[in-house]
Amino acid sequence: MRSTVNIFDVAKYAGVSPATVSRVINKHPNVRPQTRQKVEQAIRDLKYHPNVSAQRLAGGVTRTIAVVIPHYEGVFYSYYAVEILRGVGIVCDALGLDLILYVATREREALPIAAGGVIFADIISQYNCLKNTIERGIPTVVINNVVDDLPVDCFAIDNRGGAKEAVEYLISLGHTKIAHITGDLNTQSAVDRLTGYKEAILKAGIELRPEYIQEADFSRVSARVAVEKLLKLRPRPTAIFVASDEMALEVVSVLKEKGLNVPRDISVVGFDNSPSAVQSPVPLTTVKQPLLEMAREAVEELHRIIENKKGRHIYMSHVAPHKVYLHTELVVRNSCQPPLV
Amino acid sequence: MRSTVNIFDVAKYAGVSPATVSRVINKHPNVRPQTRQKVEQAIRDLKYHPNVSAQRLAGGVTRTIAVVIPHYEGVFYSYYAVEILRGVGIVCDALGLDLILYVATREREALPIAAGGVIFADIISQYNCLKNTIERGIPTVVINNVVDDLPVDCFAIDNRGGAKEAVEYLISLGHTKIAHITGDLNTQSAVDRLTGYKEAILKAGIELRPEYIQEADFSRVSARVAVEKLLKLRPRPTAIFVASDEMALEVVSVLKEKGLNVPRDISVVGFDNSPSAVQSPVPLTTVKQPLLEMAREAVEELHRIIENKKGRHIYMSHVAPHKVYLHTELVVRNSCQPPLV
DNA sequence: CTGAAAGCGCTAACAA
DNA sequence: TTGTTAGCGCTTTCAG
Repeated sequence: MRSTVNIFDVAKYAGVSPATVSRVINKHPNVRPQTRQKVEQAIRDLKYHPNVSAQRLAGGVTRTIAVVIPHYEGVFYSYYAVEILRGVGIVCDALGLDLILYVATREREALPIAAGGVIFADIISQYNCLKNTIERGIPTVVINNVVDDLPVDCFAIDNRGGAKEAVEYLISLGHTKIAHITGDLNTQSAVDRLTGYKEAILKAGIELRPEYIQEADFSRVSARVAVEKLLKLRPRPTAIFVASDEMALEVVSVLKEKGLNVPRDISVVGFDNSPSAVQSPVPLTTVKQPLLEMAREAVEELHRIIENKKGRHIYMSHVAPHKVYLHTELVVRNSCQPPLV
Repeated sequence: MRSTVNIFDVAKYAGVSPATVSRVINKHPNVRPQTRQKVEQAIRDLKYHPNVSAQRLAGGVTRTIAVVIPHYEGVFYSYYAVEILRGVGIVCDALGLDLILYVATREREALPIAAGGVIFADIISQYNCLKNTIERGIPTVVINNVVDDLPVDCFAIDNRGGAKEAVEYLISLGHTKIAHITGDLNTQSAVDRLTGYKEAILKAGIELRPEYIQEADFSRVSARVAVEKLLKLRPRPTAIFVASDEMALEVVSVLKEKGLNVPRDISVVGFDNSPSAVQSPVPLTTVKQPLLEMAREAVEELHRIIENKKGRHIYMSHVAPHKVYLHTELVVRNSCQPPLV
């Protein structure tokens, strides 16, 4: 029945107590080097592996954090999600943490968490799950969304500021007929980018034309439809701020199909600074998000929370949760120029 | 110290024993509906969540499987890896299993496994880890690689057969000057595709010219270098079988840059049937891999092993492990035609 | 520096 | 149908 070798076996083999074996495993300082060696040898000889569940149950350390990502169609295709994953992966590696990626396939109320802490990336319809996790006292951090009504640390991109900067750049070039193709407005980021666009326009004293704002949903087809509508308008926009590079690339192709030149006839700015933005025939001016940075900060914070909790055995709920917005950066390439007179 | 509500709290609250609560949680049939309701109410009232570690430790079911993928640069960009993940995700969903994605950041000897079983996807430098997992008696399945010297079920694509079929198609069109751009030959799949190419050539009685075989590594740049070499050869190949769609697409662009038309001047066949193969200016004839199917079979098999183990409490090592090769399918599109005379 | 013993939360016989 | 009880494997005071 008991098939695997456990800590008692190792203890017996090494002629010590289980407690000592445990100390060796957990790298406690108070073990005589000689004893340590004996134990390590025993572990090797017996091919012993600590039982993670038991370790956890007994209140030991868990060098594991989980990342929850929603399983929307195409998560893994998005430059975005993948970049975050990479960032998390890199930091975990540096911190010696094991990483569990938890793909939230269906909406669920609770997570069968077996990790020391969890990062919620891109919460879409995972609100309850998040709330639940926080209530259970599991160290939690949110990435890419700011949840105001929950006591949790959040790390997000300053989408509003990034959008504003992009549009202001267009304005500085002399554009006034600036259109915007939005992302999926169910998304916080799309809404924020739209807000940034409006702010920049208004701040410059330019008239805000509703027909210059075309709603899309981050997909290429939606961008195509949007730009076609835009082209029919008079006066025709001389610049378009597009809510994602993916869509911006589609915009560029459509424009090309219609015999329009980017940037001569119409300037285009994207958002994401995705790799394809560089490879495109017209290298795209776009907004770069500090995704890796965001992931890094999130993991580090989570790690801190976990360590803290371990030390005090209370969750420091009295500390006001951070709501961090990370700044974007405008990457100027070749898709913009002053409008023709 | 004991902050979370446990099974005893629930039992007391509902006026039953912990065992009964456990039965309710695990959906055992022998519980009076009335009792069940009381317990469920208690669980809800107290916001109780079973402790996964304790469940596992006590020998209960684990409705969780892990997928181990190597963290090579760009895993998440590969259509391939993502597709497998999707397949696994879908089946897990159907089976009601929770899915843990384990990204093997660094090579490690053992996995801190907290799952009922594990799927190794695309073992690259994870051999020891795999071996170790098997030795520990953890239900294991390998996907996309066939490991002959380990007693483990393997599900892989018939790369050799797929490549052979692709080249035979080219031959049937009348080509004899057929080149091949290989993938990363550290990879089993690339080697197998090369083998398939050679077999088809030889079987047709065509001379095998070493210079027609250019080694690349699945990256676009390597493909570019490879075609350029190929184009300098005399007689110039009239068809190229490329080991991946990604590379094939690059080949098409290079050819176009050189003023050559695909398929008129040179026919091109890819491998993967990735989405970009369709979207490309010249829709690519390619080899479709049953990735979802592969994932499905693997998960189902793993599930079977887990259930079996649970029932008998012995690992059925006497059953010869399956080594399954799944058949590919040639998808004919517009990148090939008979050679010009 | 090391050992003995008391749990961590849950499940699974075995009784009742 | 339900309760009692003995672990699962490990960590961690507390003694020594």
